[in-house]
Order: sequence, then C-alpha cells, then structure tokens
Amino acid sequence: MRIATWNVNSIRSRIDRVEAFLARTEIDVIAIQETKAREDQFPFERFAALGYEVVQHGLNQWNGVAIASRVGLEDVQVGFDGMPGWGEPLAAEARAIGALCNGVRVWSLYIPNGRALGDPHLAYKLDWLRALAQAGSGWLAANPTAQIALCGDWNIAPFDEDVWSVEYYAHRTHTSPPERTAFQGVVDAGFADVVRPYHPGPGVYTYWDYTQLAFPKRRGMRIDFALCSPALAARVTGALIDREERKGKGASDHAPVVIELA
DNA sequence: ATGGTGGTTGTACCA
Repeated sequence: MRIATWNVNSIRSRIDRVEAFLARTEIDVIAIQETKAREDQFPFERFAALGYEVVQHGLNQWNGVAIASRVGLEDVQVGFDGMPGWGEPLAAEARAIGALCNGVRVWSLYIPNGRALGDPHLAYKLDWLRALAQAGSGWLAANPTAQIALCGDWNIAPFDEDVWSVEYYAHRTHTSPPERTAFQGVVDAGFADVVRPYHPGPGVYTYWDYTQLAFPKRRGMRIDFALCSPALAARVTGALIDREERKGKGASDHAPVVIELA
C-alpha cells in the first residue's frame, strides 16, 4: 500500500499534474492540502475517472484539505476534537480531514502558517499543534495498535538541516524554538517521521519558494511530513520525495511525499 | 537541467 501527501496549491490549477502523478506512481491514498476549493468547485469527476473516491473539506478560496483513495474511504471526520478556531467570530478553518482507508486512519492536515515571529497567527499555529498532539495522544491511548498517518504541510522545518540556510530563517517562522517544540510534541505523542531514515539530510527538501529561482538554486525546506503511529511505522518499507513534480511550468511549490507500506 | 512568484479574487490577501 502506498500513501502520498501533497500540498498542491489549488486543486483546480493542479488537477492535470495530480492526475499524471497518480497515473504514474501507483498511489493508493493521497492526502491533499491547499485545495482552495469549495465543495461545488472540487474536480471530483477527475479522480473518479482514475478509480479514486474523494472526501474534501473546503470553505472558501483559502486552505482546504482532501483525501483520495482507491482502497476504501470510511469514517470520515472533518476537524479533530479540540482543534482551535480562528477569526472573529471564532470559526474552524478547513485544515483537517481524516478517513479510514484499508485499515489506516489517514489525516490530511494543513498546519497554520505563522506568518511572522510575534504575529497572532503564530500563536494560533502553536495552539493548533498542541491540540493535535493532545488529540493524537488520545487516539493512541484508546488504541495503542491503531494505524494512523498524520500527513500534511506542517509549515515547520524540525531541524537546522531541513532548511537551505539557517541564517535566512533565523528571524522567521518555520524554524523557531516554539514551533520545533510544538512539532516535537506530536512526535512525543507517538508519531514518527518515517521518511527521514530513507532520505537523510542535509539538502533534502519538500518545498521551494516560487520566487528568486529557489528550486534550481536548491534553496528549499523540508516541511511536509507523514508522521506514523507505532503500528503503522512498523509497516513502512520505503519513502520518496518526488522532486520531479516541482519541475517545469505549472508546478506546485511543494513536492509530493510518498510512503510505502508492507 | 530545474530558470527569474503563483493562485484566487477583485483591484487585496495569502503563501
């Protein structure tokens, strides 16, 4: 079984790329982020034609998450217990959707962007991650053998080797100690980065800014992860970061991350 | 080669 996670930066703009990716990679389940589409705008039929069921949660032109599966899609959950809201009045954003796919609970997560050190969005991001760690801890407490994949764009580079320049990010988000502590909180709850052992850094990234030739200059960040519960991590036999998908015209600024399960 | 922001929306906001 093969699970992918990919921030596509608009499913409507990227549907041709997503289609081609699914067709050439034998993906069973894909967690998608930044769909930027409401339910009535989502290209469900394009997935159906390839044999995938889709569930999606999108409220407006921002955020948006989806899961496509060709191995079953059950027990869909939008958001998780304790997930913080944003705005006035406080409202849940479209940043989390989960479903059971062939025995694996797959989550598609779009962790808030903190924008800048000191920005209220950063506090929101940290709250969101703390709530996720707490929810995840609860899921494993209820069932220690649960197979759970927390897939998505985490907007955090957990270690210095996960960014092209420590100096560049010294006073920006994604690398600050509170963010790294919050990410580690999810790891400590029992969810492991199963890709790192197959692709050790430095220089291994999943995101490259659109501006200033970041990709050809290899100026990226590793911020997209599939964190797996112990029972699922034990099934992992390989992993791939598909840099090919960042190349050429019409690419997302993120590459897909794929894990292979026995 | 991988190439100098892009997407959605509406003339700004988000990343």
